Amino acid sequence: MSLNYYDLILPVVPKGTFTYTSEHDIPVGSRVKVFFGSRIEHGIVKGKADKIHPDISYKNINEVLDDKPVFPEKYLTMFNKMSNYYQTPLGIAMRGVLAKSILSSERLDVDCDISDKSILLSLSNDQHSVYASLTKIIDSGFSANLLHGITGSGKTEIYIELVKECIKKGKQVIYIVPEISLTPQIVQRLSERLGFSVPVYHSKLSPKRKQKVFWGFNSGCYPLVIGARSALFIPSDNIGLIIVDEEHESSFKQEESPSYQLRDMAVMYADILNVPVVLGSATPSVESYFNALNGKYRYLELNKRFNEKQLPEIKIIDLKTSDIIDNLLSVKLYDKIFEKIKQNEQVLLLLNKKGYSKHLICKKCGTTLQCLNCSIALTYYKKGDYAKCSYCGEIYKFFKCSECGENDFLDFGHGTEKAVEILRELFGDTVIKLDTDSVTSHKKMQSILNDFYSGKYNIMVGTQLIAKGFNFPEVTLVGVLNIDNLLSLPDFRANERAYQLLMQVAGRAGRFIKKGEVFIQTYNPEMPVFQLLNSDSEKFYMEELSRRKEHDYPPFMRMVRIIISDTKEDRAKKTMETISEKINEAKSSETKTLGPSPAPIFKIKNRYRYSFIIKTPNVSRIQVLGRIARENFEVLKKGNMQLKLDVDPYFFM
DNA sequence: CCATGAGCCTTC
DNA sequence: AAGGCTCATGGG
Ligand SMILES: [Zn+2]
Ligand SMILES: [Zn+2]
Repeated sequence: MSLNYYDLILPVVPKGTFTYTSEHDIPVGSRVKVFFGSRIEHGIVKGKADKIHPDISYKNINEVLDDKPVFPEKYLTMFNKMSNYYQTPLGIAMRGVLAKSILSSERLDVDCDISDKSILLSLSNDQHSVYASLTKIIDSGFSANLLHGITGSGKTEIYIELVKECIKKGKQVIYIVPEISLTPQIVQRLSERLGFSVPVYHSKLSPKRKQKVFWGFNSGCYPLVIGARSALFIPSDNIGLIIVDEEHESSFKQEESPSYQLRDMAVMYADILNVPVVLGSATPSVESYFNALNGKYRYLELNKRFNEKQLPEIKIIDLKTSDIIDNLLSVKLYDKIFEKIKQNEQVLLLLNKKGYSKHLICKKCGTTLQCLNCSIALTYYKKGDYAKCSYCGEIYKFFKCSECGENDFLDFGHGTEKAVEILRELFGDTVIKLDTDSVTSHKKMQSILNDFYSGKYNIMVGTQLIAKGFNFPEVTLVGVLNIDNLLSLPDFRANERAYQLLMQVAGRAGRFIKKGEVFIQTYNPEMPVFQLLNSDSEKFYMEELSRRKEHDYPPFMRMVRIIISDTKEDRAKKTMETISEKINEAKSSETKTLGPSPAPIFKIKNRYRYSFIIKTPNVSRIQVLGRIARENFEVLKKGNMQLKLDVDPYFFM
């Protein structure tokens, strides 16, 4: 028997593929076990090796795990495209997307307990015109569809109809939501409506649970899986529809390599599979809105027929000219809250900062307490009496001023913990807090929401978690305590994020019978975003798009951010300078660059960071310039210096 | 003479 | 990334 050479994708760092030999014929997409260096790794057969070097001694494939391949060819095509577009070697792409516990796991015969008859597939009687126009997309090849509709406009109902239609045609559905662990309601709702227990997939599941869902979906047994980003990467050769809910969520962008944008990957994958993808949001991303405008996506706006209630008018409170209580509440907002409590109605207050205070400032010399590993001010937590760095996670139990050694500090910049303290002094025990610090588990979250829902508390204060679409009929007032920190970020999406957050939180007020009111406190009432909150959303998108165009930002230009980081400051600087010179030499006139410059957060985890940004209208230039960066880095790198190539970046600090 | 540990090199 | 290798350092 002759020897076959196979290229394998292994979940290891150095490069894309490694070549191994086997006497057997192994189909592409099979999982194999091999010796790699001195350890054992599991990988995927990518294909027959195209070149064999005589001076490399190839190892034999140890074991083939599958009798039929787990990863379809189209899946591998998607994988290659991802690796190529995001400038990430296949190995890193693989380790970022497929759990090791899956790669090495025995294929399970999952009994998913679903009989065809028990699935509730009868379509809704509703004559909603969107149903008719949308269900046609199932089984008609690739299409990207943007569903723009506020909460309560029936978005989820449309997803359910599409899922049913797709299952009816014998195909499977992948349904992606951000932060599935925080929104178990949607799973319950889908399960009730479809008549089977819908499996959930995300990276925090136990390996056992993960394997069950993975193999259950892969075998075609589960007709639907709902999950976080990683659910998109469960392979199956029978996928008929991909849904991405809350498509505007910036958490769909993965920060670690491969730093892919899930929504964009979903569209790319659907295109490869030749199936429809549906993106839904009450406040679509500017990118998706633009794609809808230029015809790349089909645009479907859900008119507010489903609930006649209009959004309440959003009013701005200028903090510069207001009397302010405890540096937190304008007298005007205080009066409003007081009035609502007297009528036993409920209030939601948004403050986008966790902990007690944003900064600790030395009373003696005025120095801000900083993390020793990062150039970042420490957040103080009163409960537990410690300071914490939000970038490296380091906790400081005992701290003193780095300049004068004193340990007497003034807290500055309120977080939710302090806000609760102040509000309790003003309004009594009727205040409850909701942020990721108070939510340590599903159960805790559910109990906080239930307590508030049942009326045990009148005021809930929290971070953006409170904007996540929970419905509280008694909420008639929404207050935004401070949005200015979000708007002052050096980030071209700051405006968009603020708009989305404000619209989402405003949507929590007076959703039902009672009339709602929304107040936003700010020191910068003249900022354009505030003028657009009460207009038609179209106006916001058009203005934002023209601003983006004027400043050469996405979606008009592609962006790549290069970060060089190193424990030695001068080495990082020099390397970044050389690489940026090489790129500037090679770039065409339509390509624009920014930097190099020290990153806004100069030091993270003891690594000094230099940043360089490329903007180009031409997608193919990304690959070319990216390769220049990587090749030069390979030559220049010393010690533990790192290069990060972030294609379509969302993080600019 | 060997134990320890910091760089750096290789992984088909 | 991570194990392995090399070479410098240091105590007995
Ligand atoms: Zn001091
Ligand atoms: Zn830190």
